[in-house]
Amino acid sequence: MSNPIPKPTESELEILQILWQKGSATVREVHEELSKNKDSGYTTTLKIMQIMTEKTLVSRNETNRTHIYTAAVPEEAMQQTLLDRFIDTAFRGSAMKLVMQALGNHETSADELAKIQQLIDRMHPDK
Amino acid sequence: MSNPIPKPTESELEILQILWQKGSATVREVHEELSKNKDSGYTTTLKIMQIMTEKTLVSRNETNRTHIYTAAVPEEAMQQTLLDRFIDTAFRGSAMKLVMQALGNHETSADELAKIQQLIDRMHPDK
DNA sequence: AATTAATTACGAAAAAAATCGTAGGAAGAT
DNA sequence: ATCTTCCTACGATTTTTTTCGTAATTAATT
Repeated sequence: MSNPIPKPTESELEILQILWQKGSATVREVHEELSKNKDSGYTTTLKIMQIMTEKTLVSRNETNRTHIYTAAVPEEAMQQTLLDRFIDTAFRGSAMKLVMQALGNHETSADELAKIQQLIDRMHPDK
Repeated sequence: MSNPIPKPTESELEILQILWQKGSATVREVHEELSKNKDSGYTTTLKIMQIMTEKTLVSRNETNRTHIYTAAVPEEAMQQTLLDRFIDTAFRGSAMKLVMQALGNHETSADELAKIQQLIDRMHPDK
């Protein structure tokens, strides 16, 4: 079986976001990005990324002195895991409630609605 | 303005779930319920609920010795808050991605799909 | 009335997560 | 060659969250 995805903390998730977005990045790059929203020191970011390496949330290329990090888990897989847990803890297991609330309270373009429409059509048992 | 909803920790959220479900409950009742899934002591539950009182996540009736607790925040309001944050941290702000993934990976009954359909119809700009 | 059980308050310990400082080198600049 | 800058490693501190033990008090039981 595939090993279970290790649960990231809040900070770790923030870093994963950046890695997914950039594909791969150095600690410096990640830290620069993080600094836009919070302000903690460079070594803090470094430390967390080292821990993430141990947890195998990321992998890194160490051939050069400046390591290059990459997320070890695909974004979609992680999202699915987090989503499942979230539905469970925040919506008592009702994915439907969550969807309704998400749809109801966010700007949704006609285009996006069409995509959902498609998805529904594809899922619809009969009719 | 309305005061911001205080952010609950994981444990606090578990307790809120129970309170929302039961309407109101004593520490004992909450603890009994929690014990089904985890096993920590009674005073642990008590302590957390006391902290929640300070944070105004719950309120309690103290007229009797055995206090009766109630969630101070409506479930829907909290869900909205949590959902917003979750979309932000896990889905980089894309509610649509979340909805697609939630719809795609959970059993969805024709009935539920119809409800979403309705919602979409109601939202659809024109057409 | 005396004992037992249940409840709250509260401090403190334990565990988990985030933050930082410093040391040791490597790379780059002067 | 020396100095400065940048990087990693790593331990230690701080902060947050969870957990528990004990004391005081009220209610229930015998």
